[in-house]
Amino acid sequence: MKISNLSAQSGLSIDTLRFYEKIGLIDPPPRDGAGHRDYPPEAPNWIRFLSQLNATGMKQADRIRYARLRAAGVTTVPQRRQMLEEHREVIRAQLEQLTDVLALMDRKVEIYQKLEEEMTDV
Amino acid sequence: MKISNLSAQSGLSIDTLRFYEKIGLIDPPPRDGAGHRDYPPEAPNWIRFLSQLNATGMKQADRIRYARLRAAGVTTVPQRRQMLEEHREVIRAQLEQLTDVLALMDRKVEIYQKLEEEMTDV
DNA sequence: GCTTGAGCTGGAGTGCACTCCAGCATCTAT
DNA sequence: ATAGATGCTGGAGTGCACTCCAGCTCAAGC
Repeated sequence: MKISNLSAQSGLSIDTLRFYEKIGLIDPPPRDGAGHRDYPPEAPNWIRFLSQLNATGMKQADRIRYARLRAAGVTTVPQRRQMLEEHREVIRAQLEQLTDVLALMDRKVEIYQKLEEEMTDV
Repeated sequence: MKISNLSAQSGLSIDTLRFYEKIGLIDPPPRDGAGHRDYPPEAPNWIRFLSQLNATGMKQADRIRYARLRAAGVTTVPQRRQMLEEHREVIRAQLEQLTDVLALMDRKVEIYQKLEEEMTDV
């Protein structure tokens, strides 16, 4: 799989993919005859997971730490599990806050609607 | 209310409060005899709301836009309502993604637990 | 055999959202 | 009346996460 292809599939730019490789988030893929990156078929999966960690607020440094543990093999499973459990708690807290703010938005929108009705003398 | 007090109550640093004033997120408060900021009692409420918009991913530029509309008075209620409704949708989407990723975390943690059990020959 | 397009590298630049600093003024307690 | 805490300003600096660029190589099609 070529980098342009992976970029299209993952939604990350080509520059970002190379950047992720440089900082250790993605394993350096083998190269083809021309020295171009040739990603393995499972690359999109890993990138999708990285994006999910990203979207749920995990910091680059922690994602790098997780990627390194993953690359180190099966002996790091306990550490990886702990990282995921901690992150799970972060997500839970975010969920709670989002739910609260969503309810607040609903109240505010309602108040604004009433105000608009009064302003137009309904 | 003095800036140190507001900082303690809001969780924002003193520098951030002054920065928010500079970019138009907070109205410039009146000054006391010494030229020090003297915030009105409703300041913490507004800041709390700003923080909630922030925590749910609203960009600085949009928060500034909202703050300006708010400062312009009651005639901007329709625009404000629209901003909040749009943001409400963003939050809803985030909620959905967080829920999905939380479920994924649960699955992954479970898999890792099983792996650990196998590794220790339970 | 030459143009076009994709990819390569190392390094510089960007945008966001703060955060810190020097140098000064004012108030408060001793 | 002096030391320490608190606050002020304008401007520089920081950290994160990319994003862009110049100048190059290589493969394929006309």
